[in-house]
Amino acid sequence: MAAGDPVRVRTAVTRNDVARLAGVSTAVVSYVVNDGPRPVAEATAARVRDAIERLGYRPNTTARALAVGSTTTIGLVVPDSTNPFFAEYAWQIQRAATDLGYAVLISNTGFDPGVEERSVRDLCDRQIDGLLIAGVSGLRQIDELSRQGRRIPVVLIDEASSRRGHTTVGPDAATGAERVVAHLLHVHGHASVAMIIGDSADPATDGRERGWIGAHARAGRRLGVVERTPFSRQGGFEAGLRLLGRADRPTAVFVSSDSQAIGVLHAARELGVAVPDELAVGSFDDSEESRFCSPPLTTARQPARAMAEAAVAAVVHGGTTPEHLVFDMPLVVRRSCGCRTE
Amino acid sequence: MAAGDPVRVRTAVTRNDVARLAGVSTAVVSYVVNDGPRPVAEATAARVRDAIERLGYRPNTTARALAVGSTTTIGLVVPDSTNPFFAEYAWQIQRAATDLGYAVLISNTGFDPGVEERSVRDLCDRQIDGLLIAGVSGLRQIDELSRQGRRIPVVLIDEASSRRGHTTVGPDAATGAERVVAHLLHVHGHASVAMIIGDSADPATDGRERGWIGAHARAGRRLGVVERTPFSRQGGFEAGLRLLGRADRPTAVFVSSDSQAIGVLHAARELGVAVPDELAVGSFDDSEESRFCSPPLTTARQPARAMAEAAVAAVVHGGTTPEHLVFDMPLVVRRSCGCRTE
DNA sequence: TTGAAAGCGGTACCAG
DNA sequence: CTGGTACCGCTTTCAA
Repeated sequence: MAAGDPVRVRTAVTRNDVARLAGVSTAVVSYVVNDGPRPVAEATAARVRDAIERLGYRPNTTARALAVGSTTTIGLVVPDSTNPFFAEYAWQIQRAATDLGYAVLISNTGFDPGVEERSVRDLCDRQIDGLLIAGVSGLRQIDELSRQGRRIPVVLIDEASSRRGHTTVGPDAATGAERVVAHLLHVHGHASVAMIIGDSADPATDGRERGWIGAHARAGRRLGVVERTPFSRQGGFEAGLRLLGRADRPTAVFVSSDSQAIGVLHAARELGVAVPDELAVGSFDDSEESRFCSPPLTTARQPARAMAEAAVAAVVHGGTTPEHLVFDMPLVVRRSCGCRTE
Repeated sequence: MAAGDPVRVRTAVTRNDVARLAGVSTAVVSYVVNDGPRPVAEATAARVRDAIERLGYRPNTTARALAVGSTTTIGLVVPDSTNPFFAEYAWQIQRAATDLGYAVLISNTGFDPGVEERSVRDLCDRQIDGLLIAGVSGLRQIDELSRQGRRIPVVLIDEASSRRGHTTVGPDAATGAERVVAHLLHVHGHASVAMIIGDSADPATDGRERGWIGAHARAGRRLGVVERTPFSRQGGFEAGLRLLGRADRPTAVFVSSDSQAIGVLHAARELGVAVPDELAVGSFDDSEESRFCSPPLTTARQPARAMAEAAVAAVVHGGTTPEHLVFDMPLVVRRSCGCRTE
């Protein structure tokens, strides 16, 4: 290496190189790359394009982000992307975001509020343009974080009801739950149905619980027992064991998520109780897993794709006024309830 | 608002504000924030910290990235994060990355090479510090993309064997597969075992296929039939239907992933074929789903966490020489093979 | 120990 | 239509 050589060994080609090669100013390069904001003579533009091509120039997104104040990146924080429903939801979100030119930074909290807060802080520091968060625990702090500096829009996904001051998207969980419980009650004639629900669900706001109660009320039945357990297969398994170990073992149960229901099915199998004959089960989510388990689950369907698209759109057009975007949950009947369909 | 007020309505607080309030230069603010590269008198540092506190100052990661040339972000591209194994792998990767101060940008290709290339290009444009990619199809283009400008390290994850010039991490798939096939052959006495494998797997390099072949060879048995099908529950289901529809229906099958095995189990159920009595199944992955399905799967375990940590470490210390990091796959025996364990 | 200032790679306003 | 140039917010060298 000659004495006078610059230290920089091998750096990316920048708009300076392009400008030099094309014999124009850097401004012009910018104009042609972004097709604006000023017009460029066709001949000049062609020269620039040619230079870009020859040099293999790629604009530096980081630099652009700094200049324009937008990273075209959104943050996604979920409790557990391993849960089949969240896995699908996250996938649809990533997809929708990509379609709009956004990348997504994903973060798992594992249901830990401390982790949640750290994640959000980190994401905000990274100048994301918007935040999608599922199963918020520390909404207050998150608001604070997202508001310092350039206020970044946050939309609460997987939210059963509206939260003041926030745009939220979620299924009409109450109706969905009510549908499956009513199905168990009325078409299969159970006297009442038990419920297994996530221990992180807030009874006051959780639509599933309200729907379960509503179905019983409307039918004039006494509520079944309820078991609270983590939102996981293992959680469902343990709750299932408890439920099936009771003296007054229920004949039907509504489980608040597919992943828990999978656990319940497993518990029933271990204990030798037949589903649906001895225990009918209704579930919530309609993740792909619910179609393939044994027996396939009768469940209320969360339209993940539509919700994902709505959530991404809402956060990207971040100015919009707070609103609650609700999605209907169709009942999908399979065999875990006792039906012979499918 | 007074007439001379700046237009800028409400912008984030920057190190300028901090510097002003603390009565120091911006350089000093930087020194105390980063604890270097120059020392700062304790008294001064205290003033700065105080100003930071009062102003609620948070450094702008984008600006920092531009200045230092590192985004502390890595890219992760996978075919399908909805597949339970990838879901877990991705989760572990995100976790490991977070521990090292990195964020992860995730992208799904859906097994589409075009999407893969676009994703990688986008990620590189975003100046990621490293790329983790599973199931590469267009390695050549990816190399090219990752090398223009500042060469970003790419490590191939979920790779069964080493790829020239690349550091790769993956399980010892051949041994893992061989273990499950041998188990079926020897402890359960099947004459031979069929195989269901992903249609995107390359027979030449895919360890699972080699292991399956090896087990038969070592036992002096004739190979069973093979079905190729997509890496998904649905794919497994369809292959299962085909396999079980054959005149010479196999008595045992090795399936190349848990998600496909779940599909096979479903197919068997639909056809009234008892597992494991009429069809023994061995699988590959040991994702959580395999513990909860019916019957629970005997499978070769991919140590997702260890692989994730190794992959992240490798990509972060991106200078290291290419190497293949192999992880042993223990056999986990459950009931789908015919064992009574667990 | 501290500060001034030159970048990092783009954007976009203001003049010409 | 095009060029010069002042930022965007932070890092880091160099001089004081």
